[in-house]
Amino acid sequence: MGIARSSAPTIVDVANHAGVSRATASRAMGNYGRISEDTVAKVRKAAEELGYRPNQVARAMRQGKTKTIGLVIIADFTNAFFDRATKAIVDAAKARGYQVLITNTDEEIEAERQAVETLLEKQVDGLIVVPSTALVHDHLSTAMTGRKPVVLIDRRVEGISATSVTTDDFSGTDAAIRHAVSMGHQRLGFLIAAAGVKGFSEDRPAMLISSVDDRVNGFLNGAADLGIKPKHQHWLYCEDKPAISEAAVAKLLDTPKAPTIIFTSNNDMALSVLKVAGNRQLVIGRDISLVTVDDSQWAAAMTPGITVVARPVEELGELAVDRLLSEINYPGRPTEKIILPTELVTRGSVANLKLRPELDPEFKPRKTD
Amino acid sequence: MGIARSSAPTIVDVANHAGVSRATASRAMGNYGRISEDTVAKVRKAAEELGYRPNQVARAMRQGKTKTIGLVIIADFTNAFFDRATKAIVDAAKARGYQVLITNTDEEIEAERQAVETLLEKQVDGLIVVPSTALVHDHLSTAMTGRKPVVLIDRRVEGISATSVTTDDFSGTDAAIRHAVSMGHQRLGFLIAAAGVKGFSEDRPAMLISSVDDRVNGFLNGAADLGIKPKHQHWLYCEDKPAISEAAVAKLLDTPKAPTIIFTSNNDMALSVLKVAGNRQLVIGRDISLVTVDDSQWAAAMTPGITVVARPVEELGELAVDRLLSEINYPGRPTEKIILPTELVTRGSVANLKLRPELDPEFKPRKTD
DNA sequence: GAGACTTGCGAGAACGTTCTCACAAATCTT
DNA sequence: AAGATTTGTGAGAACGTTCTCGCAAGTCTC
Repeated sequence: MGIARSSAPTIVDVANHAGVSRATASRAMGNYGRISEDTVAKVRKAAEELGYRPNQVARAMRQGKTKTIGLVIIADFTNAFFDRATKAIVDAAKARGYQVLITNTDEEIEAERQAVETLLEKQVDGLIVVPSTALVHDHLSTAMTGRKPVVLIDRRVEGISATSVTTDDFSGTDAAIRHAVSMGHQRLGFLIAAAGVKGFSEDRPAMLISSVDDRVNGFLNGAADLGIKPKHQHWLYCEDKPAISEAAVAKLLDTPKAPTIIFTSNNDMALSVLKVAGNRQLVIGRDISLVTVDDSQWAAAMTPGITVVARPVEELGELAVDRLLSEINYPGRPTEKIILPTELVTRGSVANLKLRPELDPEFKPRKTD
Repeated sequence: MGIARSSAPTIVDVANHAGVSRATASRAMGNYGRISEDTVAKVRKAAEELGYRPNQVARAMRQGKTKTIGLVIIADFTNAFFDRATKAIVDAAKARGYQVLITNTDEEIEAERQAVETLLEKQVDGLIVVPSTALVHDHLSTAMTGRKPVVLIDRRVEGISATSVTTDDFSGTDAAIRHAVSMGHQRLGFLIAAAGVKGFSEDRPAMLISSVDDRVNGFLNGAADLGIKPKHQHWLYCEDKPAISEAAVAKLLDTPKAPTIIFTSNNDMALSVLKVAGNRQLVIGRDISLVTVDDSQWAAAMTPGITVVARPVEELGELAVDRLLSEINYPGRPTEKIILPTELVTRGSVANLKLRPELDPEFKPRKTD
C-alpha cells in the first residue's frame, strides 16, 4: 500500500523510507556500483511500498540520454509506407528499450525542418527521417554535427553522410517492365507521383525523390533493353491527390494508342487507376492491366489480385532502428547506404496478351480460321 | 556563425555572450516576466550567434510538464484505425504544441500495462489509449490518480471515470442491417473479430470490447426489429488472423442455407471475405454481398465499391487530443463519454435481391412468364 | 522634491536523478 | 598482526532550466 502523499514519491522518499542515502537508493534501483544484496532488497521493498516510479526526465537530464528516438515521417493518403514502417520502428525500438517520438511532415520541407528542430530540443538520441526532398538537408546536417545520428529511410539524400536504408526500386520496376512485356504488353503507361508538381504533366520535374527516381530509371532501363519505343511510353508526373491522379488516369486511357498497362509509382496512384477503370467498366487484368509499387493486404485480397513490386518495409524499419542505435551507442561508426531487395509479386492484374491478343483494343486479326 | 564549442551551448553561454545573467537570458528567450525590449533583442542575437537550442528536458524537469502525450494504440494488420487515428492525433497534438510518444500493444494487456508504465516514467502529460480489454484497468486508474489524464478512444472501459471518445457503432451496424434487408437479404452472416478467441466459434466470448459489443447489439436490434429469424443468422466469432478468418468465411459459405450477405466487424475480416470469394469465383455484390465497418481508400476504389459503416476516425483523434489537453491544462474538468455518429456509405457490394431474386442460390421461382 | 510605485535585472534555490569522490569497515595478504 | 585491498555507504556536485525574491534605479504623484 502506498503512503498518502501530495505528489509522486521520489528517490529521496524511497531512501528515507529504507533508511539509506539517496545515492544508495539510486544504486539499488539502478543496479550499478557497489552495493550489498541486503540493501538492494531493502530499497526495492521500500520503493514497492511507496509506489515509486523513476523519473526518466530527471535521469535523462543527468545522463544526457533520453532513450528516445525521433521519427520524422510522411503520412500519405493510403499510408502504404507510413503504417507499416511506423509499426516496425516502434516495435523494434521498444524491444531495444527505446521509445519513439513521432512527427508527420505531410511532405513539406518546412514542417520537416520544424519537426527536426523540435525533436532535437526534446533531446532525442537520434533521428529516423523520411526526407521530403533531396534538395534541402541543412537541418539534418545540423543534427549530425550536434552528435545526433540520423538514419534516412525510403529515400536517399545526396551530400550528406547519414546512413540510409532504402529499397532496390530500380530492379523492382525493371522486373515489372520485363514481366509486362513478357505478357505481350508493348504500350506502357507510367503514372508517377511527384511532390512539387501541380496537377499532372508529361515533363519530368527538376528533382525527384530518390525512390521515385529509381523507379523511373528502372522503367527506362527495362524498356530500353527490350526495345520498347519511347513513343509507346506514356508518362505522366502527377500531384498526389485523388482528383488529380484520377484525371491523369483518364488522360492516359484517352490517348490514341492508349497503354494496355499502367505502372503506378505508389498505392495512391494505383487506387486511382482502380477507380477510373471501374467507372468505365474496364476490368483490371483484362481490359486494362496494372502494376504498382508496394504490396498491401487489399492488393492481395482483391479479384484479380494486383501484381506489385513488394518492398520489405518492416525489415527496412527494423534495420533503420538497429543502425541508428548502433550509431548512438558507438559514435563514429561508419555510415552506410543500405539497399534492400524488392520482389515482384505476380497476381492477376496483368493480362496475358500473348494468350489473348484480342484483349488489346488495337489488335487487328491477320487471319481467321 | 556559431562559435566552436565542445558541446551544445546552454542558456548560460547565451547569457555570458550577451552580458546578462542566466535569469535574464531565460526571460528573454521565454517571453515572460519583466524585461526590456533592448535586452530581449540583445539576448536573442546572442542566442542566434551561438546556435542556441533550448533544452526541453531541463525545462520539463523544472516545470513538471513535458508537453508530450503518450499514445497507446493497437497496430492491427490492415491498420484501418491505427494509421488514420495516429496521423490525426499526431497532427492535432503538433498544432497545439505537443509531441506524441507512441507505443503499440498488439492487443496484449501486458504490453499495454508496460507501455503505460513506461510513458508515465517518461512523464508524459497525459495518455490517449486504445484499451485492449475492458476487463483490466488498474494501470489506467494508477495514471489518473497520479494526476495524468487519460482519454480512451475507439473502446470504452467500464469502472473508470476517464473521458472516452468512441463512435456510434450500434446505430451504424443497425443501419447496415436495415439496408441489407431492404435489398432483400434475409440470411445474414456476421463475422466478428474477437480478441481472446482461438480459431473461430459460434459462442459469444465472455467479454467483447465495447465497440464490437455495440456492433453485435446493433445487429441484433436491427434483425429483431425487422423480424429476421435467429436461425437465419450465421454468426462466427473469430480470431484476427488471415488464415483463421478465411477458414471462417469458408465455413459461413458452406453452411446449408448459406447467408447471402456477410457483415464483418473490421477490415481484416472483410479482406478475408474478398479473398475467399475471389478464390471461389464468387463476385462481390452479385454472388455474395458484403458490408464492413470502417471505410478505406481501397473500399471506395474497388469495383464494386464496398458498402461500409464509416466512422469519423480523424475527428475522433482530434477530439481526443482536444479533450486530453483540456484536462491537462484545466485539471478537474468533468470527464465525458463522447460518442460520434457513424454513417452508412452504400456502394455496390450489396446485391439487390428484390430486383434480381435469382441471385439468391436458394431462390425458387414461383411462376414463369 | 519626498514618498510610493514601477521597471529591470541578478542571486540563488529548485526540479529528481546519477556520478565522483572520500572514507570507514571488513577482508585479504604475507 | 600490520599493511594492503576490497566493500559498502554517504556527502555533495552536476545536468539546464525556470521561478521566487530582493534590490537598485527610474518614474509617478501631489
